[in-house]
Amino acid sequence: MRQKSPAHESGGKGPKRSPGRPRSEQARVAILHSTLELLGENGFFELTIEDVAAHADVGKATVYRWWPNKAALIADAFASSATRKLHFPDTGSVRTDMSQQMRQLVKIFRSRRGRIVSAILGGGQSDRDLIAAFRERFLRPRRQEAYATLRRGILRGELRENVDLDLLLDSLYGPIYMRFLIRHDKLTSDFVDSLCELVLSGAHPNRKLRAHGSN
Amino acid sequence: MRQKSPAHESGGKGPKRSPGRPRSEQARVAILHSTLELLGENGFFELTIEDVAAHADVGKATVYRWWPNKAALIADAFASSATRKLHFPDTGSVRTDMSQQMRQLVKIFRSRRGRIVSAILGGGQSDRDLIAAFRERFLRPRRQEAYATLRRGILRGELRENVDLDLLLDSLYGPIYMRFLIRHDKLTSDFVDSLCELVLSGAHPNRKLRAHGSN
Amino acid sequence: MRQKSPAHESGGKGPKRSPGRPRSEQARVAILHSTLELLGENGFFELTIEDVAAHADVGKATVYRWWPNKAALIADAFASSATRKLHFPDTGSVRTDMSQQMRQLVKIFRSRRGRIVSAILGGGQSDRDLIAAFRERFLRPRRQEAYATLRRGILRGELRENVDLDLLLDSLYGPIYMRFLIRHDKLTSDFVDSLCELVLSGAHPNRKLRAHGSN
Amino acid sequence: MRQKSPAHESGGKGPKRSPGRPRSEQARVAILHSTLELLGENGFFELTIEDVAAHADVGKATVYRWWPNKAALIADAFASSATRKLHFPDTGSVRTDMSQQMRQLVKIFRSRRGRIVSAILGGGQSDRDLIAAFRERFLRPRRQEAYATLRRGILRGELRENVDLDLLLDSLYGPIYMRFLIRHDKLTSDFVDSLCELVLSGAHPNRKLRAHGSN
DNA sequence: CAATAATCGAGACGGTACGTCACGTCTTCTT
DNA sequence: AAGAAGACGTGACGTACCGTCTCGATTATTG
Repeated sequence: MRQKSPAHESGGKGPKRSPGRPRSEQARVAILHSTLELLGENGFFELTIEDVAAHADVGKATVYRWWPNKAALIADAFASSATRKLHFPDTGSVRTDMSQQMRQLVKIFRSRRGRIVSAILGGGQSDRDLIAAFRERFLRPRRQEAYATLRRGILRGELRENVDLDLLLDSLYGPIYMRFLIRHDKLTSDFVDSLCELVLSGAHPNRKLRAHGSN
Repeated sequence: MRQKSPAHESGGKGPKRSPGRPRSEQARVAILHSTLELLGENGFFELTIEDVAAHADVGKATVYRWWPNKAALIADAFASSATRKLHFPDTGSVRTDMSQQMRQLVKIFRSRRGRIVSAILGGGQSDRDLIAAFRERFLRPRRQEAYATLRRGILRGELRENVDLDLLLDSLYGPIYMRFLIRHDKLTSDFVDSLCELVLSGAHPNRKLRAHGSN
Repeated sequence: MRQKSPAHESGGKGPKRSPGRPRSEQARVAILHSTLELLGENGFFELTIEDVAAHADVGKATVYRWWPNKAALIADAFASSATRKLHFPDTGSVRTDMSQQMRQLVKIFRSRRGRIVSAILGGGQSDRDLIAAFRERFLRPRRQEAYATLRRGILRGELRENVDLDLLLDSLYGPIYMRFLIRHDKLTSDFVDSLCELVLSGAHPNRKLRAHGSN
Repeated sequence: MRQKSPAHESGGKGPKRSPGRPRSEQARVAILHSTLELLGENGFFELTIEDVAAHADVGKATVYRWWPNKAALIADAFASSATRKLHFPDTGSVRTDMSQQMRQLVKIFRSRRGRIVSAILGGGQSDRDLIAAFRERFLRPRRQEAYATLRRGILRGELRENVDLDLLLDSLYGPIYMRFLIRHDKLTSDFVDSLCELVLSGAHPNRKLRAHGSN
């Protein structure tokens, strides 16, 4: 922040602009960036609105004017941050499609952005709005793509027809989230591959559905 | 708290008691219990040391005398709380052994104690000591038993000999933790059963290890 | 406190107001009054900043924002309190001028405000800023007037020309402060009169300066 | 403290010793000395019982067993400290007798012990027992001697017969205490001499008692 | 072009919890 | 019975942020 705004986009038709000074886009962006930056340095609780405002060179009230609380701010900041590189390829093999995307996810989890995700998931344990924002803005969009990828696998005969897609996806991603959050073991690309191998082979059509307890 | 202690355990030999008034066992227990109780009502951040002390009828300084921070207190309180009912049975079937224990875990996660676990895992995202305490005092002991259970399965020919036990366990528990923490889907006993079915079938000996990319 | 401030003094030219919410005059005054009130009830050490803030219906931080410590607060409160009725008359007689002012001082010392003075002088023994504040804001201004009064007496021939004004003033006021602080004897108007009589007669011109040791 | 007591005087007759371990003289002395030492470093409020006990290598409870509060401890410590060199000479001249003793007092006030006196007088402003202890154990004994000195002066015709001794003493010592406590001016031997000169000349028989306002 | 209106920064406000310190009391073992 | 050691409940300390509230200044639309 801290500079004269030459903005003045005023793009033609506009849906009825209200009078008064318009919201400063610079402030909005600076706040969201500062939030992400500070969140990457520390965790959820260490992040203070006071720091965000100071770091963004913005009045504290400007933050509160647009975001009701810390969780909403973080959720917004996270959502606004570009999350490229997480699309699913279509290589003709479910296993390859999934493992490539999962490798990218792991790469993100291990990067600076991972700290932000962990802050959101951590803070979300005591703020249901925050965890909801994570689900809606991060998890669900990717789930939709994942469904499509898996359905392609079913059509190709790589997966059982009656497989529970949600179960399958949680079996694939759950171990990653677990290792990411509990940090009890390494979160590597090899782990991702082995994980895909193990879980997807469990969903392979060859394998007949075994009755409970029998073999 | 708040009562005269007739304690005087003085159990025989004793390893050379240090001078001075001994630490109050009543205070210790009252603090840990209050911590768990208050943690069950709210989350990590809502828990204040001030409340814990007041609820335990104890001086704030007594809390700080023995625990350096909130995380250490919570970790201790959690560790001290009885975690019964999480032992692995030995029914002769890996799938049954695992699914029974996992059902118990899910039951705990869905109970009052679940709030405490979520507070620990949530708070642990910004306090490495807290998450470490969870690993050491909760996760690891159960992992040891789980290894034994899985090894019995290997010996019985229910699992591949070369299966990666850590991968297998994370594949079984990861989805549970994920649903518990992200709350995007139901965490039921049926889910546990399907999960076991899916993952353990992927580790079944009949299934030949497929070379990467092939079928 | 706790009410909307319609203040808005805005007195004309103004020396360039600094940005931000202006300091609350209500809070300032409420704090100083509470300080004096509580100081009158107890002593220096019994006075707590916490009580002052609560009594003034003000946040504790507001007190600390403007006064670095208890001593500074007390000094300010004392200085701000109107100290009327301590001016020196000009009756044509030094003795009358002095004794009238001294009687007023004694009356103050014996009043509620006396407790405050004793708190300042007592606390000042372990805080040099506090005692300095007393000197600068209370003692010195009155000394200036006293000098003038004594000089008038010199001009009128009531006092020796070469009399040491500081010595004379300390001889007049010292006994009052001593009885006030040590409380070993009564602090009455009669005492003041006798004191003036004794000391001023020692400064009378008739009395020739005696060589040391002679008579 | 902190050493094995080889004392064990057990000197025969004794007036009925009570059973149990006798009070430790070492502890008593160490506590009083530590009190004086620490009081000399800081003021009344900075002195903590905790520091005294630690410095004397003594249990805190031992202090509280024998002294009900800080003021009593300080009063005792001060009284126990040798106050030599404050006796009044008998030179045949009141002025010399007084000024010599007053010079000694000033020397004490300006020494390390002065800090202790100021701590007592300062603390005494919010503790009436402390100021009372100062009066009884320090001031009064010396006053008794002073009375004798002044009476000798009266008998010798150096002072008026009807002079108010208390007024005279306060006029002599008050200025010293005032300068000592308020520190607004130098406290020197010359000051003492001039003070004696001024005040005692006011009590000289030659000077006739002037009616109020007249000359 | 003024009036109106909503924003901006700055920063003070009343609060709450923090983590520390000393209080004066107590409980233990030792002398 | 007194000693030292040291833990206890209490309560004030001074700090850090909370979320709210004035301020003057800025930037737009509206009359």
